[in-house]
Amino acid sequence: MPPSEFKLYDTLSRQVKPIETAEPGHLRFYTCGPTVYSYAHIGNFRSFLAADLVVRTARALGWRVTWVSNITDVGHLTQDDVADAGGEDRMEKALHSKEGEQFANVWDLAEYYTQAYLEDWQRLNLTEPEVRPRATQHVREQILMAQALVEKGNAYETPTGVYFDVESQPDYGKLSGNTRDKLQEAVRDVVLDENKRRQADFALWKKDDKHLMQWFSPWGWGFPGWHIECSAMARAYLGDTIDLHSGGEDNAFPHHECEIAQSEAFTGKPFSNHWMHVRFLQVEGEKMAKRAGNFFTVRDLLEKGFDPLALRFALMSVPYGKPMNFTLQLLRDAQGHVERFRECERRVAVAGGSTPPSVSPGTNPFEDTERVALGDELQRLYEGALDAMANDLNTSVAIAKSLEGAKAILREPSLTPAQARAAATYLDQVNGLLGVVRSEHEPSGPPPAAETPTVDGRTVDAWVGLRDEAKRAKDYAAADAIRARLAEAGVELRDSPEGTTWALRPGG
RNA sequence: GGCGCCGUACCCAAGUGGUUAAGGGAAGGGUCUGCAAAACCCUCAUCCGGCGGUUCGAAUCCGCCCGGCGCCUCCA
Repeated sequence: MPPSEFKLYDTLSRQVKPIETAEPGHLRFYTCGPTVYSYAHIGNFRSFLAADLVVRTARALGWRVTWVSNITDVGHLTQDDVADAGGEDRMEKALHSKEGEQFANVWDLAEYYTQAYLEDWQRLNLTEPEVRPRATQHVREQILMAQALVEKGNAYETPTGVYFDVESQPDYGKLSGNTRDKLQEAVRDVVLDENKRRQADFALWKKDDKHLMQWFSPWGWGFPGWHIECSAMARAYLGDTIDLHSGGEDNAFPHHECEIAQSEAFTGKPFSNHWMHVRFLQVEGEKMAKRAGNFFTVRDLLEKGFDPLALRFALMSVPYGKPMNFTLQLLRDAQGHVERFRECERRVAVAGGSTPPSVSPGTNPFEDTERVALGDELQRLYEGALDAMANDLNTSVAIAKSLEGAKAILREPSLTPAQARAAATYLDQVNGLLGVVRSEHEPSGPPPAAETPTVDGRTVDAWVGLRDEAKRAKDYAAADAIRARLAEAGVELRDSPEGTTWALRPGG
């Protein structure tokens, strides 16, 4: 029996509670995507992965999911609500950095990093959202929303822009706890902008006819504020009230708080019924921050020879709601787990391929009992994994169950056709839920040669062939020399009765 | 000052009132193997940061203490 509820911690009500969809069995879900001014790092992807797991779990429960995740391809200021003079545009800053010199303008830069983001997304085997709106393609909606908020008295124009008046929304602060009165006693020293009525007021529109990305508005040339884009795009694709909204924990304030204020002022309805925030991860015990420069991108780790699915596996080994310490050791462990699933697939293929599916050799009652036992056990384990996921995305438990299933499959010296079918079903189910068995975007196996220039698959195969000949001739010295040589290149050999396979030993 | 999280074996980590405290890694032993590796099997916390309390019963609830951490307008 699949669980009937999907429980998630809700930041707004500060409790774990079932997701309630406005339309039964249909989840409308919005995830804040990245600002594409550089490569996204693994911390970003921990957040997107958590969202992907929400989608996979919901679908495993039989729900329909409409998932929207934006791409912020417009700059915004590094100090968003501080005096305009103090802000520096993130895109512009990136363009003037060393890596940015290769781009002709901010539009090219944004496009380049958008493509890189989508590549990494696929490599981590993330589900493709139904819609990926780009902020620059929805400026019109953003202007209209800002205009309406001015008309309703929730926003006002100043010489530098259009600002949302937080006093007009009495429950401003309900998500983060940074209510209006508490914000006033904030200990942070903030630059005062005399154009704003209150320091906490945030920009819906910035007037700037020198900005590298600018649009024409009722207030002249300029660009939209950061928070308004998500309000506009979420509403455009998912309606006035969405079921679930996710993002990194830093998004809770100010971004999501401001989204709530704008959207609820605009529609008069709740913006999102459920809020999910993913905790930051640390790397080797240290905080990962762009300024500190100690962050890994997805491509950094793949270049070290790690399997993309192993990275995915490692990133979900600690539930999203807890801070996680990402280590290379964790990634090495994950590599082993992914290979274990591959071994399961290989054995299923061997068992399934050698016997016609119509023939059922269930003549041995003992063997038949064993078959039923394995199928039942796998089914029980999969349901355990789904249960865990439906309980606030408990990935630690889901992973444990999935590995127990792999263990059960590998325990069988050879699979009967019926067992192979049960195993294949199990692997499909686990892959649908967790996405760690095989990628939907590229064939399984070692990373392509382009990413590991020191190892050429065909050369390795040739050496393996030579070693086999040496072994058959009982020339073990030669065989071991080849094995040693391949080991130096990071290739690990695995002999089995069916022949020799090899895998890259990552981390070099 | 505000909001929030965590302290479980050598390491990561699940567990949220009641059978023998999941799972993984490491380690030790074994099977297999020409030898290895991989795979598989076995072993590996009478105990859950400390002290009180509630309860027939707590790692799990409450209080206090000790220790670690995140966010609070660059960040997912």
